[in-house]
Amino acid sequence: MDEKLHTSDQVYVYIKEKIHSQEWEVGMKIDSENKMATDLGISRVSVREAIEKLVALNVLRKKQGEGTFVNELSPSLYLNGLIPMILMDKDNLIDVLEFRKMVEVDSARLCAERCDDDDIKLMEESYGNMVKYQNDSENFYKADYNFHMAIAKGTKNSLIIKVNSIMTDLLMYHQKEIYQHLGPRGGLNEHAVILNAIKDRDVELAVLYMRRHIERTIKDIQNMKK
Amino acid sequence: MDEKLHTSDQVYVYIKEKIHSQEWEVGMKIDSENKMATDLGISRVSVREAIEKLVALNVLRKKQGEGTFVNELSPSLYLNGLIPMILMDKDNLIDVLEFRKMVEVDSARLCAERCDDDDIKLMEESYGNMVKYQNDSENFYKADYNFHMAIAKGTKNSLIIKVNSIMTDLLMYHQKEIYQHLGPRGGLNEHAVILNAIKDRDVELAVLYMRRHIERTIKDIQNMKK
DNA sequence: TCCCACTAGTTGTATTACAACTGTATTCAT
DNA sequence: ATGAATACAGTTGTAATACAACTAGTGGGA
Repeated sequence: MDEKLHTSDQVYVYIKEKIHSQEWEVGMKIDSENKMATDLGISRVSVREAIEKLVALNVLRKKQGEGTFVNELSPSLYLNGLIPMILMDKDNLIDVLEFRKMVEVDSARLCAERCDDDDIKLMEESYGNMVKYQNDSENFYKADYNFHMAIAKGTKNSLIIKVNSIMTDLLMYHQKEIYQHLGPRGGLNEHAVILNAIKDRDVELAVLYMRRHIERTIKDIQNMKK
Repeated sequence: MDEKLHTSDQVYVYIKEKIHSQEWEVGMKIDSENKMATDLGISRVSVREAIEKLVALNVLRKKQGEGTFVNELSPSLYLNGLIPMILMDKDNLIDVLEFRKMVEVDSARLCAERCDDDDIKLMEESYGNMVKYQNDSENFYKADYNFHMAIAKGTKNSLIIKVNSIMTDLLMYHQKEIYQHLGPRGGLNEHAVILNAIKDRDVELAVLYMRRHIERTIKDIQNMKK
């Protein structure tokens, strides 16, 4: 139970507290490395290491000669640079897909309950693009992505939105592969019925169609993997 | 356009390449900071900064006096990156609770379908501790935590397990005092029926009881906030 | 008014030194 | 010979100092 906290870890917590308490708000320049070092009575090295970690996590942003700033946190930025390192074996992929199913199905439910006209407009737009780009897998994929993100947005739950986007990024590599092999196919109609159910505020149908859609996707991927 | 790469960033790429090319495999000890510094003809500071970043991203793991090692990269570890982002965002507690409900309810479903005898043993153990420590809120909370973690474990999905623990950490960070104020109370019976449903492999009942349990918890927390 | 050099402040890198810790080899007492 | 204490070499952690690289702003001169 004796958690040994190194100096740099203490600074890490220190900065995190400052940001969390909104003393240092988004976009604001934080104390200089020298100031923190003297304030906390430690060396600049330790301060730098803590900052370096937070930069890696996209919480902070540094500019040489200028200072260090608090980032706004967008999940997509968050993952950049790491994706090439992911080596997902099949087991892990299934875990991700299963988890995605949970999130997406519940997203459909909440979205049907709460989404506003703007959200529906986004979904319709994305669906329109899917129709338009049936033979352009690159743009089709983008439209598909936007469709699901619009649903996530309709849940009005910030966590769901973030998790959704992370899941998508995680699956991106495989997804591209998939579209190249499978093409748009039956996906179009599945999206249409989901969209209609949400527009009708029919929660049960939205859930049902989304479940089928994801389950079909999962099946396709699993078949492809063989 | 011309990305200006600092020395530490070059080391960052250097290490990443070594790992990606499997020259440094999972679990292996990588070169010491001094060796890399002399090899690359740069200062140890720059090497450390790169390593620090990769540690923050859970790619590397350091042990003082021993060395630096390559971590396994599973999607669940990957989600660790979510924590600082969520903590620093001005998320509202409701979003977290709602998301937790989604995850926990589906966990109950999957657990009832898949858990083995060891998982059930863990749940029974935790439940036994909850009974035992009804008047010791500290230990009661631990037992409660273990009960829910055992269910997550029973899903056999690494992502669910990780997300579950993250949710718990998040709630603790925000509302450490909640559980002390609420005390054991009615939670005992709710856990009992969930446990029995899972043991009976009654998926529908497990889902139903878990949903009620979480919804009651959320209500309690919301009432407390007033 | 515009331009340019200067300056103070900040991050980036290097160097050196030592502290804290770990695993292994060595030594010493039994 | 054996086991325990010790010493040692290697590694990460922290500190102090110095200077390089860069930025925004200042102020003076044309």
